[in-house]
Amino acid sequence: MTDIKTTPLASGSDRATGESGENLAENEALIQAIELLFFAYRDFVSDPDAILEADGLGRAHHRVVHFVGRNPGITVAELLGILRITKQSLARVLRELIERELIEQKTGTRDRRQRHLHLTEAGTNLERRLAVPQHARVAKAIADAGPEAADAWKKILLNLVNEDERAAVETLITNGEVP
Amino acid sequence: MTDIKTTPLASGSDRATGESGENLAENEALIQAIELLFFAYRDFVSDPDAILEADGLGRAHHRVVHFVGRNPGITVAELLGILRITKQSLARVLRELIERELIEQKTGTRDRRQRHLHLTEAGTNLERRLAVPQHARVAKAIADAGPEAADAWKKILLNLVNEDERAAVETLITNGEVP
DNA sequence: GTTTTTATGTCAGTCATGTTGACATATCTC
DNA sequence: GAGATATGTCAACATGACTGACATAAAAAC
Repeated sequence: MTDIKTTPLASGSDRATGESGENLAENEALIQAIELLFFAYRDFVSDPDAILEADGLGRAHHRVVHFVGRNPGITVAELLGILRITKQSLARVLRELIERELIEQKTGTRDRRQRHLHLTEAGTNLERRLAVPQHARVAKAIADAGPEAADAWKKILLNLVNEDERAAVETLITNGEVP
Repeated sequence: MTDIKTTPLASGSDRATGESGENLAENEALIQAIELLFFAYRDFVSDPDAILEADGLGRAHHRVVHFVGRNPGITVAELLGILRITKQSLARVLRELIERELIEQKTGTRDRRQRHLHLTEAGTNLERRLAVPQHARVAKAIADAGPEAADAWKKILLNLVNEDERAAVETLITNGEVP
């Protein structure tokens, strides 16, 4: 919120007040980028959604399966930090995944209060089934835009993340460790 | 789904089967891109969400206010096509927005069955309040990545959209018309 | 060694947003 | 006039989020 004044958009009535043509064009390009992000994300999640529905699962299960698969042994607290939901919300999803034997918990050795989460073999299969079409979509989108576009794309995405969490996100996605 | 075989990710067991180092690295970069999209989108919607909550509205209201503001006179059917929700879902959100006098309906002149949607002055104010921090975030993300990154970014986002809808999305976002 | 904090789990109730199915009304098209 | 179309509405339900309260076991602090 404090950044607002640093941008050319702070007036709050760009269209009404006389705005320079250049700012108008910039603003137009910005709106297009925002709408594109909306449409892209909508279709980005559509492939896994279709698979999940057939299994009687939801988007929430996908997120858990993804991050547990990506960070084997992750603890409940770490997962909560990534997903930014309450433990009560996570509990229901996690319980279903454990009941279906897609995820298993292992009591921590150093700290026996912790529950380290792992995908079972069935869980790994599900993770793969969900990932394949999504990977295909993103890989094709990047390839068709020219491979040099990928870095620019990722840079902007990272810049969209809250500034004070960028470093954490970066370490999380690069080495699969939870800081 | 039919695209899967055209990518290097089709095996469904990339990690288990012996995969070349290059494919592994590609796959790793892909996963990072996907996770970035998740985190970026999460924070991208967070600013408007906070404002909406104070007003007792939700993300669904934001989407309607955005697209009506962007496409004044849009019909209900066109809005349904963009949002991809059922008319019953839209009805509830729309009713609240109309009750609060943020949106008004005008009966079509050519086709009197149609309801053309417009933002009221209060609706325009809300749209502006929601847009300002979101625009600031995206503008800064793009500017900090170097302005030439913007085109690559938008290209990939468009490529993520279902192929058979890309043209429609493009016309929608470029001229604010609903095809 | 007792106290406090932490990690996790659970119960109960609520809200926002989506869904399906059925039906009503006004208006346009043939 | 008959049928198709655009919109609205009622009812029931699912998902995934939320808050608040409380329980247990284990670690950490004193």
